[in-house]
Amino acid sequence: MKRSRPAKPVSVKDVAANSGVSFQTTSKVLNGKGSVSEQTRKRILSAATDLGYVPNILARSLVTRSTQAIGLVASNFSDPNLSRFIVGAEQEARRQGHAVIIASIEPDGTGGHRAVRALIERRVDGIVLADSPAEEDARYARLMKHQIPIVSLHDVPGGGLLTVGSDHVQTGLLATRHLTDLGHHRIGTITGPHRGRVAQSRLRGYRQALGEAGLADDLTLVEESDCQISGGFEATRRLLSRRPDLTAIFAQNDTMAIGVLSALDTLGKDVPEACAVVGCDDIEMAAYTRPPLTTVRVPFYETGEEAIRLLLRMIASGSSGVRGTLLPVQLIARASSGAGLSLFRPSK
Amino acid sequence: MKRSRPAKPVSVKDVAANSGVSFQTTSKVLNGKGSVSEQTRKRILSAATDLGYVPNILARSLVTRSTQAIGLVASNFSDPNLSRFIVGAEQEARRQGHAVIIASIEPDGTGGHRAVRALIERRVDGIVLADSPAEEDARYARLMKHQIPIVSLHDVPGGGLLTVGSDHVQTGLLATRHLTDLGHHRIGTITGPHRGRVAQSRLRGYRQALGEAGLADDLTLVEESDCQISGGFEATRRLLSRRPDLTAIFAQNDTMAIGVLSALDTLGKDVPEACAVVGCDDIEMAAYTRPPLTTVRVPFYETGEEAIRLLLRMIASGSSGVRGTLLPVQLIARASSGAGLSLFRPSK
DNA sequence: CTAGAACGAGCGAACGTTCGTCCACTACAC
DNA sequence: GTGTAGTGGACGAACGTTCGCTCGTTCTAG
Repeated sequence: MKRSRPAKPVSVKDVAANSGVSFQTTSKVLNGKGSVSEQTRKRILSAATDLGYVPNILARSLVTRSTQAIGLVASNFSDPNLSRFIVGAEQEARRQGHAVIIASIEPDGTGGHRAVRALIERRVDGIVLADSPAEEDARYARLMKHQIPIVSLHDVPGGGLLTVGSDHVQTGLLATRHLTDLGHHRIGTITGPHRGRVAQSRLRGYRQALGEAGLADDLTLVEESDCQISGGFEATRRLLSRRPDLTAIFAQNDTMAIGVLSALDTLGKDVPEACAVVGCDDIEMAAYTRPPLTTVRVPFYETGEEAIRLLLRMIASGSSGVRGTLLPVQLIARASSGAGLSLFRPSK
Repeated sequence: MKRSRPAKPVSVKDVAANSGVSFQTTSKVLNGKGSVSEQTRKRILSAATDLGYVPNILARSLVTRSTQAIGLVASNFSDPNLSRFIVGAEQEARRQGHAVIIASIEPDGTGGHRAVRALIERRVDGIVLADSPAEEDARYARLMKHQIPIVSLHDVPGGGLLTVGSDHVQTGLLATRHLTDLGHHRIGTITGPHRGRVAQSRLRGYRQALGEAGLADDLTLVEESDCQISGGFEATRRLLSRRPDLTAIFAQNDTMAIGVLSALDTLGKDVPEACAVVGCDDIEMAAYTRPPLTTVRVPFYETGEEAIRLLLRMIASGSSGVRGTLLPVQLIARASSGAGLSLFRPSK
């Protein structure tokens, strides 16, 4: 009745006062615990809806020592791959009744340390790390002593963190083998930054496929780039000025592959006739480039879901006995490799 | 000294015990308030770092009634435009010391109501709504009585919410006027879902430009779609089968424009010679399509920043006296309209 | 009839903070 | 010597919950 001006949100005590019971009993009813008579139950429940009661999760968390919230540190929310990962993670978290607090790092790759600390201050139950620069940041290790469950998309030095993801060696292998199977002998590749573990693994798969086909593994075939469209564009021009004889390019991610297609267009090279192109990741765009892009599907959405499942399992079990997962990848043949319209089937 | 097993996080009381003062004094030192002698100050500070003290923001929020967190409801985190908006919002929020809790809605567009409630349960200081289906959801109005500051990217019925964004009429106007300036007379358009306010405004701009140029405003020129690449693809085929005489298409967002380019390619129509294409939004991809896409730049990143600034201003001022903002848009001429390589300058 | 179970509800304590008030002391001018 | 500032720090209370214990009543079985 005598509310003060700033409309202080109604608490369980207000509900209790309105239904003539103790606030503890009210709490029990609202959580469906304890035994309460049907009559007072209804009285409390209707008082709660009348007053528009909304529980305060902060207060609850304080006593239960669980926030039902997980933190998500990501290097770049607008990267299409990471986006899919985040969507998968968020949806799985929601299904399991958890909120997601996001924390981004600086564009220059720093600040992951700060982000993790901010999340710990908010007492998240666990953290998902999708922060590639973290691979080089030793300060993460210091945070680990806080004993908070963490699942990471990348390896972190000294962390011993649980990782999720897909088999990147296999990814590079499938993409490159697809090209050797089609009879290509001079296959260049454009990688992400070499310091990244993912780039290293994909490169290893590329080399393995070359080896299987009895092809020489030549350093002039490899060009490093930055995972941006523009980076793929420029790397293609560098690569082709060094090796104009290439008949195929394996771009180690679809975003760069778009730059590759664009560069080949400006150079007057038809795809796939003059130069075949294979990408990686299978972003939505890949099916709509000109020509449509052959690529290896990496299940980022599912990886996000899996990250949350693992994390929640760690939380439930006290971080013990949970093993990381490696999700399978799959070749998607389209026109950019000259195989999309044929009866070509990837050799598993 | 006598810690129990599960490594309960160290609290301000632990720090106090380790430095021989009351925990309230410790709290003051840690927050730089009150007057404390330099000697005990140092003692407390070093005890805090020794013990690895991390403040519990939950407890703080409980008493200060402010979580320094804002909620972000988005319909689709992997949409490139929304991604940019979210990045802008997150970065601005972080700069101002606020965390961001994300909440997505169901793929079918429902659940915005549930998301907002979940955020209120977590007592966020304010909410940013980037949820287009909300425009039709009357239940949002019910939540408004909770008096939480909200800034929305879209109009919400009965909400009277503060909105941010850009001038969508102007967007449609600039894009279409660009085409009429180039001499096109038969200009089709592919819109987003008609129930959306954004689509309506852009369509109005389109019609206004046609009017300015003395062109008839024909219903057969308008095709509704779904903002997906595939939707743009199919809409183009429908549109051209009805009106094969079109010389230009204005796609009301870049994602659909990619589908338009792809469809024109399959139909054997050269862009821009046989059919010019103009998009909207200026996603990163737009500069790398074949041919590069003429579009209208919509400042989503800046809109995200502005949303947070407005929200924080509302929170600080008790929601009074804050006005929404409209950010300017800008034509980006590229090759898909046949103007990119010329000396063409957009009027205005 | 009575012992004990089962039920319904109350109550104190705790979670980790912040905030305002109060107290004890030192120091200084009168 | 007393009065008055000022300083350093203690302390109680509150924020909104959950949890476990206690206690009185009613029901049921012996």
